[in-house]
Amino acid sequence: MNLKELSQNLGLSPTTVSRALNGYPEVSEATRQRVLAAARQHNYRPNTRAKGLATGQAMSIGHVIPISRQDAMVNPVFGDFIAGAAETYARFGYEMILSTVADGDEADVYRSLKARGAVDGIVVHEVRREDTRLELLGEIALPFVVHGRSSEYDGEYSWVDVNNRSAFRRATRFLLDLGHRRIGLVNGDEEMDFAWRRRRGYEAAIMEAGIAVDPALCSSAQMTDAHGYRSARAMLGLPNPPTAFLSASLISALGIHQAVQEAGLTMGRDISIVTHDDALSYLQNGGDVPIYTATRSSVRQAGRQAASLLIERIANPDAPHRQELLEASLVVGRSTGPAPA
Amino acid sequence: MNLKELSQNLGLSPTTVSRALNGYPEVSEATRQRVLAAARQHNYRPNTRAKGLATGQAMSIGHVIPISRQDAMVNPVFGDFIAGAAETYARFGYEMILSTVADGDEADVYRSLKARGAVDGIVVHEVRREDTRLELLGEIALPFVVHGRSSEYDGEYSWVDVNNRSAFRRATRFLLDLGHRRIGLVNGDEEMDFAWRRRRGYEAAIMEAGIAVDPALCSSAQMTDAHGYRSARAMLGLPNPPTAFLSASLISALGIHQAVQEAGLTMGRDISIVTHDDALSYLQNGGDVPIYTATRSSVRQAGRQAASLLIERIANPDAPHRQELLEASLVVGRSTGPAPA
DNA sequence: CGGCGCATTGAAAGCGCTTTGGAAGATCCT
DNA sequence: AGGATCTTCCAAAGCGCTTTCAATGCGCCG
Repeated sequence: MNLKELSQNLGLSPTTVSRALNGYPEVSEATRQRVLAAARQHNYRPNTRAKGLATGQAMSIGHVIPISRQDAMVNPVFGDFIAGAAETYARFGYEMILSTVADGDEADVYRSLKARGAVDGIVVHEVRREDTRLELLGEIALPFVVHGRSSEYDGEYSWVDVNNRSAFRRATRFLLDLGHRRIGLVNGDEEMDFAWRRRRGYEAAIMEAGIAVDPALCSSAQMTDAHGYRSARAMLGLPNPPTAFLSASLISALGIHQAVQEAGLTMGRDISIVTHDDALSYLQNGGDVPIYTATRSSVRQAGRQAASLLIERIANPDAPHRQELLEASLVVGRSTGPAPA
Repeated sequence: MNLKELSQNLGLSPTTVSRALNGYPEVSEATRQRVLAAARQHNYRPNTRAKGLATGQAMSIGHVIPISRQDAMVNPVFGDFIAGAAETYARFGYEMILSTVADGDEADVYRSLKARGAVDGIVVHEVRREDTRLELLGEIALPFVVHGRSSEYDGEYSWVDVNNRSAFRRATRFLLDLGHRRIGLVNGDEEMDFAWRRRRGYEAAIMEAGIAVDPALCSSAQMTDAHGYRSARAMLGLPNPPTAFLSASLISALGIHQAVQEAGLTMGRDISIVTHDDALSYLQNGGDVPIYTATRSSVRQAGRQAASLLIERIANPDAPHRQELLEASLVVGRSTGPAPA
């Protein structure tokens, strides 16, 4: 069933039917009702491509997710972020278009999406401290919103981010207040902006406490359980091992925990762990009393807000850019306690 | 830059340019080269919507992912499956369209995608033992491929699935061969087809060994670490506790491990664990020697194959349906050992 | 040399929608 | 009553592409 058929069915012109369906005022209420009823009855929906062609809007938004070349890793955070964004798109009638790309090849994908008019805008994922993508997107005039920030880029742009620095500063301070003096940082890849900010938060708190930052206590790599395990094991093997760990994700925390136990230590007594928790739906960090003390921020919520921001931006490309900084909460679980004497 | 402009630029008609770009034989090689060069130079790409409208093909494929209503859970497997599918789509020029839907509301989404011509086909995720979606998709004549199978549906359809039954049967047998007689099953939600098949595999092996299946040793729910933890704890508290666990995912295995350790037991010595491992990129189950003994099957590979199958099906809707059954491998890690005497 | 076949190009219609620019009839005002 | 003004509808153009059908020019054969 297409518009023409529907209108013939009703004895009206396509013009009138189109207007009735799209809420234009120059249709009498009576015919509008008649049209709406018929549309419902025949399950008529305007053809996406035809509508897009006529209006010049794709009504869809691209998510280009980088897959690192070496280890073909998909960010675990991705599923929940997407789920949040999808909620918003559904409300506003947008479609989500997903494509993956080996990192480095983003430029082609962006250009192609733009040139083909496949999307109205783009969400930029996994942004690095230095990231050429933002400038590129500016050049090709494709509206975008960034999940995260790019410190080294100084153009104006819209983003949604967690206050990573303050979260890790607070978390570090929390451990310091418990008497810990040697705190291991198991961070994400510090080329990534969020990880870098977390590092700065950690260092700030350490230095404010008058302690020197020990490079042997800082490790950074992609956030897997394996990296957590290896880093923690190495640090626990030091002559002067840490009494606490700060972890960049629940997944690395699992690895750290593993190493802690293998060393015959008990989490929450001999060793404290604070982790960042992205509130992923399938890794729940316990129930009422969380297993891990954690800085928590919902990545799904970030997805929702990024999508809203972008939709707004597309509707109003000349409005000033907007930024949303989400504060993480610090929830206390069973993985932390006073530093052993 | 659109076709018209490009053709004027070249002093040719849009017809010829279109033909040159799409590889039709009735253009001279000289002009074809000229056209291709100009297209590259101006970064011309045909407008997706216009092309789709003209050809009647959307060149895009829908992934409708159900989000359970109660706990808003996104399947952790999802990211890697999608990544695999996206690889294939990229090769064939398809776009991936993602939408989420509260379970139960799938019908609307499918109908809408079909009526609007937004997609050429659909991948069905998280299929249940009884699942009305397959029949529905048949009715509305939307080509689809299922990731998994639906036992209670007896129409013909195309699917890609892991041989869950045989995988779990082998895993159970492996534990039996090690002398274990009481084996706890921490399964996924058994409304889901894959979990049900795993259960049948487990039961088959148990019964083949002449042992009765003990319902107290079988637990089933969504695969979270919390569920793993709770189930294992409960079973370990039984008067006659299991000496081994079979887990439906690495994530539940983490919870089981947790409970095992809290009970003062050592994995691989006092208690054996075998888990299914979907080979997710961010949960690597160790390096050369896996931490967990596991039945392993790459969900990313499944994504690739599902996508291929669907593309083929779209090109050739009347060909007989195809099925692909992936065999899981059983890799031995450090989590299993002979049953304690 | 006229006509045929082949190679190459174009004009124009059509995909399903929106939207501009009327037009017809109803309503209102003087 | 008769023009002005709404109200309500429609014809037709246009979005950027593909594809059918036709046209042109060329070499070649008898």
